[in-house]
Amino acid sequence: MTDPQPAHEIEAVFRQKGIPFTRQRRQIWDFFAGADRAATITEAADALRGEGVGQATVYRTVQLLSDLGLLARVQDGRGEICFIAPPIGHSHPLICGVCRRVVRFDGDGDVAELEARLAEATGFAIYGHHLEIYGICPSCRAAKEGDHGE
Amino acid sequence: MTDPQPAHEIEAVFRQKGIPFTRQRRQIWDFFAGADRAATITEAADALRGEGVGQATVYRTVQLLSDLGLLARVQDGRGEICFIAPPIGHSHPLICGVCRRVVRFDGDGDVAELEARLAEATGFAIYGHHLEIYGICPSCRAAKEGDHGE
DNA sequence: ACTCCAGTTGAGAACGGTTCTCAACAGTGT
DNA sequence: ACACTGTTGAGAACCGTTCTCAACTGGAGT
Repeated sequence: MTDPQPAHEIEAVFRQKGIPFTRQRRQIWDFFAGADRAATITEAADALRGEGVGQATVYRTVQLLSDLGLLARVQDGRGEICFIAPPIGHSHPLICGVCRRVVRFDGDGDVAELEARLAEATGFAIYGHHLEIYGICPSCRAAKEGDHGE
Repeated sequence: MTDPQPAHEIEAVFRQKGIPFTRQRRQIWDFFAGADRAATITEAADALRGEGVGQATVYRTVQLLSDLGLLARVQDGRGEICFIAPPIGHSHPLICGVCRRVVRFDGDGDVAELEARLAEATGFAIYGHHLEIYGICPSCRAAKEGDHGE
């Protein structure tokens, strides 16, 4: 539905802010953008270790990308912290609890109404929300049935 | 709106499953149930250290309470992992980003419709969701204005 | 009451993910 | 070529979490 931003668009975001878009940052971005599943920082560091990217750099860059709003933090089925790209345009993730594949959707219309009701009822000044939906994707469902028909 | 379960109701849940409800478990439950804000495990361990509860026990008990569905894990405004009680009856938290005060609400009606649409559109078998809303509570808003009128 | 026993607890060690330190390096402008 | 600013990588340090194991607790049976 929403495809990852190609690296050159991300580069534009960096340039616009005067932040260097280095080789390592590109590699880290490509790792997350190229995966269609949520990935942990550890997985990124492991994958990029052989390609001359240190783990400190992976941590720093993931932090940086998150701050820029180019990477979103989510939890997988077991509560592990993962990251996905791109969250641009404020969509929400539907995450497969088995393979961590992510489908993004726009659910803001539904939440906005709820938020308005809550703001009125509680007096809170609402500034954000976090919505994730968990399911099992079609291919994992198929695999599961073929496996042991649970 | 929803008040914390008194300890004797929690004890009933434990007894029903044949799990001992020890002094330490009661103290840890009381800590979270007595707070109207989300609290971290570290905070609980610090608070209970002087009362003869070891930190390993705090970790184990929070895990246990979470498994029993008596404690819910949320994130505060800075992404820190906190816990709140009680999530019973599947409500969602509205969290103050400043003081971490939590107001619970039932937003399942809104999410259920969205989930149905998603299930149809994607073929996922949806089994759960995670919804948190962030705001600033009335008293923190007041304090902020009195402070420096930002 | 006494004993037995399974489960729980606490202190401290161990572990592992994250952050910090600092010297080497890369990129940009002069 | 040079200086300057910010980035990088290796490894140490840090700190939250889990593990280990001996002591303890509470309940069941005698």
